[in-house]
Amino acid sequence: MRVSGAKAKVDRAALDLFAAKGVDGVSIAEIAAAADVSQGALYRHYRSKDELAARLFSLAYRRTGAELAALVAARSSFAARVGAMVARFCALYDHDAALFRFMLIAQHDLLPRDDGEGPTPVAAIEAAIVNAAAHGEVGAVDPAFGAAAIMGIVLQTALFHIYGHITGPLAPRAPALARAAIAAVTALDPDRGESAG
Amino acid sequence: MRVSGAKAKVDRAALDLFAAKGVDGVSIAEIAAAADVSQGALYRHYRSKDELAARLFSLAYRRTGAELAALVAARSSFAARVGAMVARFCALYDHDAALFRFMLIAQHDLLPRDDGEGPTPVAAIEAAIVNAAAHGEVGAVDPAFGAAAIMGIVLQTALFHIYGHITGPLAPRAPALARAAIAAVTALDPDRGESAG
Amino acid sequence: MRVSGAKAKVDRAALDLFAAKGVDGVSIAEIAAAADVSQGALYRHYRSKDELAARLFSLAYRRTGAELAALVAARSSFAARVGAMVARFCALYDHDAALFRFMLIAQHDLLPRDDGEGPTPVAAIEAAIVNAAAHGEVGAVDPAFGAAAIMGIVLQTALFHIYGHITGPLAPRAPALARAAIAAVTALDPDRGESAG
Amino acid sequence: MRVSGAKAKVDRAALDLFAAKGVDGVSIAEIAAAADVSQGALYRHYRSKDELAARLFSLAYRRTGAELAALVAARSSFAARVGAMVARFCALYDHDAALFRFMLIAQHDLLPRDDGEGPTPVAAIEAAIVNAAAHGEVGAVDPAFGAAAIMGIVLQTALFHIYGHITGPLAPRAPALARAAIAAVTALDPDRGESAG
DNA sequence: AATGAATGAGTGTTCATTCAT
DNA sequence: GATGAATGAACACTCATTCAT
Repeated sequence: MRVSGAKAKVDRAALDLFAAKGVDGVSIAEIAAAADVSQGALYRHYRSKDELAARLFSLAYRRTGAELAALVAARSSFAARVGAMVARFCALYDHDAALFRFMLIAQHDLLPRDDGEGPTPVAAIEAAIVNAAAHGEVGAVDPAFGAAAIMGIVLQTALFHIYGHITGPLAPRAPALARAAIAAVTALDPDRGESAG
Repeated sequence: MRVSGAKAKVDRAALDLFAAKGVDGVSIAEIAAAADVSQGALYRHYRSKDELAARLFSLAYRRTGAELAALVAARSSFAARVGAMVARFCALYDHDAALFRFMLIAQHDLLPRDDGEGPTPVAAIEAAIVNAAAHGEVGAVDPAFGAAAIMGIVLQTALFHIYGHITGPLAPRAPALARAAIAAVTALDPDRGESAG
Repeated sequence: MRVSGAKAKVDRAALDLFAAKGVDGVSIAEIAAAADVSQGALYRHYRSKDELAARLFSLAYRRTGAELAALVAARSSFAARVGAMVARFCALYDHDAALFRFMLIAQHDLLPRDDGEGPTPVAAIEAAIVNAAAHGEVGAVDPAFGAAAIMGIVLQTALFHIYGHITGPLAPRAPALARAAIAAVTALDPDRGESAG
Repeated sequence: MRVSGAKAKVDRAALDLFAAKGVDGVSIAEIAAAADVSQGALYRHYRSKDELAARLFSLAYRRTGAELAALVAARSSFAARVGAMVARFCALYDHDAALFRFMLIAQHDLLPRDDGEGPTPVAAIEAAIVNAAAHGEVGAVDPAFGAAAIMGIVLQTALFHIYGHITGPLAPRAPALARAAIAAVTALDPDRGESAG
């Protein structure tokens, strides 16, 4: 059980440093020092720095996916599902900005290599859209585009917060963001476009 | 004339490589080889690899901002402005995916250091929102949140395309994305939230 | 115990090479090869090549200063003190010409940056002169000029030896050099100048 | 005649920079910029940076030697000769400290490679000592040790001035330094040592 | 004759990884 | 099992020198 203590310390230190300076901007020596373990000890838990980064990313990414999937399963309307997911994103950001920032900046490198198990956030959101379309809550929206709209609204807002362009906790903004997300998905419906033309 | 040729070759090679592997994942040797110039020649045009990356980013970022600002100035309604900006983003992506990808993945490192001149894309979009609010086209929306929604919808869609989750040119999708963007901004209006409550 | 072995090997190799070719004329690769350690290992003991050179210099310089100060403290007459110091310089040169040569050729770069602790050779010699003047052993000689005369006589002799203009061990020459040093300091006395005019 | 103007500018700039930062610490680009000529132009006058440094050194070294030889030839007593030489050194230092400093710091590298023509400073001083010994003005002093004493007293004083340990012009100090130099050479006489024992 | 862009070998330094203790 | 010294292959960058213009 001491081992997992060391592993937890390494994980936390690595995540914070990766979030602050990017994976390439952090050395193994820094991580070991921040975690207060030896450099060699790090290799008892991960085969390489690459594996450390990839595992941290997949873990966070898939756990977020699982949480979203659970939220979707526990609700029955599209509005409630999107509201809950957006609120979850905002709470996650407020609670652990470093984790959020790590996922955002590391995705370009690590998403293509993600080999974790369980649903991804994208899959969970798309499932909600597919279900909504089947029940007539939204039109025949391409799920990928719908998920992009929902995630984009939330994540770009978080990015603006990271860059200091937006301040204060995001949780109070969740309802407005959820409304925007639902409206965006609804507006993606091609039938809407024709009627608007 | 040979001089500008060398610089142009370096810029193109660097941008493509940065887009593919990230700034930290590319060595000066790789850039020089891809541009078919010596490593030393690179330092005649840029003082360091950092400056090369920063200049490429600022140039692309500010040029995009200037284009968006011009589109906004040439149109009078919020819908037309958002439509034109979204179409511009899609055309830019279709035309030079590497440039787009570079901006997306390098922003985390380079946006905080951006010291270019001229309007940023964010500023151009926010100006359109402020104007729309003043003319009653949308409610009292916080411009930063509105800009985040518009950019998020477009950029996350582009990201999905980069990751292969979405395929085909984005230009035909521009009208639907613009509808979604406008709907999202409209829905951010706090008055909408209360009436819905 | 292996650690100090590596450091000692690096120090010895660096000093010999610096003495032979100057600090700028020696590469880290050369030092590492001569010390039979890897280049990286060098950076475990010194943060940079500059620090290596500066530390070697300050160490040797201040140790020499401490030795001279001890010699001065253990003797009571100016003649005995100068004799002991000159003999010490000659013995140091005979015993480790590389160390001596390193101090002589590196002083231009490294003396201005010396931040070591303890007395400098110059301070020790000047103290002896000040004391001699107070006891009437020499006239009112400016200690800095007196120290320059003593050091100059000894060090220039060593330089001539380095350049091959003088051969054989210096230790047998110490008494004559000491006589010359004492005579020079005595002759610096301004009162001597007037009476001689 | 334009050429020699460029050459003179290069020589002056190189000498000043070499004096301030050492030969290895100055780049060809710096010299060319300081001399306001192109880098390529420099190679019209010197085949390499090494040759530039060596030629500057030999020129200054041999010219100083010729000056000292002329001073010696124009005087008949040892005291007058040493007095004139010491005064010449002091005047040279006061008039062109950079040239003096260049000779002092570059000698370790460049003296061994000196292939100039004409008498060296050392030869001039030694000639004066040999002559003085032949005329009974000093005892049977080894000329090399005598020259080392004379040069050491003057040069170490100049070094102290360079390091800021001594201030003000050296010319007024010349008489005292000359007295010290003569006294030192006189005291080197082995017969003196025996009588003192 | 003069330029200054281009070269490419060499520099000091970093760092993920290994392994003797 | 844990350490941290040692490795050596990169890395970004410099610079004396060359040569097309």
